[in-house]
Amino acid sequence: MRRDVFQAIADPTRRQIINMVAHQSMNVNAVAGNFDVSRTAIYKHVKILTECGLIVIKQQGRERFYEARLEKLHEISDWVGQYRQFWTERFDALENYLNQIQSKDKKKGK
Amino acid sequence: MRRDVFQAIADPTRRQIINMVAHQSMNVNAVAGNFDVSRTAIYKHVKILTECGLIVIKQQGRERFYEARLEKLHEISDWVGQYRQFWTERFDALENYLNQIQSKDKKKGK
DNA sequence: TATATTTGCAACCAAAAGGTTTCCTTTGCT
DNA sequence: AGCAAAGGAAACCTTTTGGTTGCAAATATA
Repeated sequence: MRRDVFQAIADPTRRQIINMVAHQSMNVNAVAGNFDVSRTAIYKHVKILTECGLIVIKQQGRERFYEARLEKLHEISDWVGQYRQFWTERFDALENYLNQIQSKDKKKGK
Repeated sequence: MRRDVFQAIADPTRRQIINMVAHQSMNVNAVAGNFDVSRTAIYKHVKILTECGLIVIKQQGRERFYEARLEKLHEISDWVGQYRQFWTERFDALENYLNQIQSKDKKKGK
């Protein structure tokens, strides 16, 4: 059973769960209330998120609150980061071009 | 058929393909040569990558070269970015704590 | 022209993913 | 004690995923 952060955030429902829990701790029912799927389905999504460390569970009486622990997202950030040049390069090129145009204009005294 | 960048990078083989193609354009056989799976399997992975715009195909004779177009990764970057505070906060807190200790020491003349 | 190379793609298969219903345990409340 | 609320998890089902083999089309080369 592959269980890494990349796979965890691949599902849109799980990304929504992360977003909800990041803003405030919630229990299963509260989370499930915002979706059309069953509590069990949400429970399984949360299980995946806890298994890869993006969420931790704090028990309080019969309730269990989900807390976001998003440090693990740095793995994603690092991976994407190594390719950042590939999509900033072209903007840099555009910027250089514009700067060039501008300095030419200055020379011409425009 | 869901076909978004999040899902595309969820598979480790596809991440490897991205990495290979990012460094230099390659054809299917060249890519497949680096994996234990069949050419067809790689072909399907590449298809997914092209369908979400991370790779484009340049035909040259009977060969087709895969070129990385990693701009789409900014979607991932943006999504992760909104949660960056959640894993930098604690380091900031630690830093503040250390600064506090240090200034106390200064007052004591240590 | 005949043959080898490169590739797309259909057909098929097993396993994983995402969902459901159902049942049980634990905890809170009256 | 007795009932309601919260939630873990088994059993099951359907679709998607990731893989295979096999074949056809297009291009290069002897």
